[in-house]
Amino acid sequence: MSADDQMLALDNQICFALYALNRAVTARYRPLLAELGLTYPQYLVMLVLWEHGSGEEAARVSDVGARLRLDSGTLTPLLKRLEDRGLVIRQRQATDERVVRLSLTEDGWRLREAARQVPGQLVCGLDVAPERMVALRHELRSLLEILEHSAPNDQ
Amino acid sequence: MSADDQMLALDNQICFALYALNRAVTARYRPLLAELGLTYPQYLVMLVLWEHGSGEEAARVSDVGARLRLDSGTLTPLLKRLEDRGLVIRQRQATDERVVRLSLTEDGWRLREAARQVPGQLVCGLDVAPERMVALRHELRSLLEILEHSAPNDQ
DNA sequence: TTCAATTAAATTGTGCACAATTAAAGTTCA
DNA sequence: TGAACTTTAATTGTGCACAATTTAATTGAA
Repeated sequence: MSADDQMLALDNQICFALYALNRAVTARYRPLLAELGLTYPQYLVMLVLWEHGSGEEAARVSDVGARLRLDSGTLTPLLKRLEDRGLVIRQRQATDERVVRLSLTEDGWRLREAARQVPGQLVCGLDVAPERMVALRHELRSLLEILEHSAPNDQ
Repeated sequence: MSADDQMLALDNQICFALYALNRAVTARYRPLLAELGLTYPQYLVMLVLWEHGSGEEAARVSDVGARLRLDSGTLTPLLKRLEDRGLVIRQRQATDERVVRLSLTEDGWRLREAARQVPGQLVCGLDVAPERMVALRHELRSLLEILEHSAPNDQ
């Protein structure tokens, strides 16, 4: 087998390892989040909104987008679904009608209490040392940093 | 900030690091694969088919699914698109009409030559030591193994 | 001031993922 | 045999991702 053949072997693709693990982790979350009535991307949006203050400086759609690296094409319909579920309120900002501010309803805040269980439930029953998870998380974030701050292609 | 609050912080979610990096890596591949006329999942399917023998023991849809952890709901339309592009041939197996065998056309094999460039192009221009990538790949695969061989939930 | 640029979100269209169901072919065993 | 079960893909329906375009509001210069 040539060097190029080896490069094309599925098992040698870091991209595949990342792709497969990401989907496996998402699948682990799915039943836990289903109890909250959330999908995985909806959960990530809620994490952002729970962190972000409400009121005057409530998160804009673009704030959530910057945090999660998602655009309005993904977020607009997702946020409408969260609004339909009564978790989120979307309202145009009076002083700049282009901006949509996102605030949480009572139910939106209440859901956070139930969500507190999720990270613990996910890790437990999984025979992996916490330090190992932390180390991986740091490595993933470090590589994300590099990818986002280097030229989009080979030169 | 409580311990639970910290657990819910986006930056502490390994799931988010994985999700964001996976999409960033996919985005890196996109322009390279666009030159081949492939999407990222299509590229992964082609990697499997290039590895798998043609002829009598050509890959079945379920073989590709087992390798990539994808079901027929995802693969059937994707494979039809590859067939429309003239890269793949789907045919029912005569001895067992339930099975669909996947073989590559001339163009499907020819595309492999162009694809040889991809892994190299991706890594170059990215200031990350190869050993670091290999280490991460091993860690990701190890965790995938653990996830796939442990109970689906907290018990 | 007014008109060209910019900005923010929404819309449109394509292609995954995945749950759930269906359809058809093959197997097993009373 | 033939009825129950299993296996394999395909289908249906929902919800992301993301490119490309559109709409509307705001800003910035000549």
